[in-house]
Amino acid sequence: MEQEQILKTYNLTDDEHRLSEMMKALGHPARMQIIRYLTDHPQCITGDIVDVLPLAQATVSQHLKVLRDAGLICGTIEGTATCYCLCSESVDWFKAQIGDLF
Amino acid sequence: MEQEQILKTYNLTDDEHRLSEMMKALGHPARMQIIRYLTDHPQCITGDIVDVLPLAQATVSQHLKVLRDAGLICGTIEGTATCYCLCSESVDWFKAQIGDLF
DNA sequence: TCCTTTTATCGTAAAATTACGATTATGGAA
DNA sequence: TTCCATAATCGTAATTTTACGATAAAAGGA
Repeated sequence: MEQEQILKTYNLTDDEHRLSEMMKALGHPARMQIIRYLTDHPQCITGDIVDVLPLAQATVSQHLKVLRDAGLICGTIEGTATCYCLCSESVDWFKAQIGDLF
Repeated sequence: MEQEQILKTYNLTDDEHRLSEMMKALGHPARMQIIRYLTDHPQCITGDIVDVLPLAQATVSQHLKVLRDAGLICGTIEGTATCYCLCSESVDWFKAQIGDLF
């Protein structure tokens, strides 16, 4: 479903929709584990995360994409590897929105 | 997938799993709208929520169940209606966990 | 009792997500 | 250049979620 369609159908603000997308991204155990790993290991490459998760490389890559699309993490290409870290700006925004919501 | 299996497979703590379940519940625009409505209207019945959402009664009831199962809301039967409200205890726990996670 | 109101649940079709192997693309080393 | 390492993407099967109409259940009024 298109974002514009969701906003119209469900009568959400842009912020509420973005927040919901972040929640959805965090609402899977594998992605929760990735986030926890990144908080514990501020700089790491895809391979490190693949080693920790009980999933195939392709699946982990797919989960990383979901987290990237939600804006929660960002990956910078370093040679042949990709270095991932939490996007602190988004995390701060997320926390602020939670405070507003409830 | 069973909860026990998820904990084992993904190597999450009970708290992390519960948090992930709450995130998942909030990760749908309809349920986000329900939560927002409940914060704006602390006491209301199912029918009020059905009137606000662009979804069939059965679908709304299903979404309410997801939020109930996640512990985010609770419904008390009042005669022939059900009165819903946010579970402030769970909301507080949720906010605290977010603070811990990041 | 019988009807109405209210809401949950059932059954099910359609859509989305998840997981994996295979493939592709890119950068660096030999 | 050729090979290897790293990681993203493709194609696809299996599972889960979402949405709805129909049905059930329970309380209250006529």
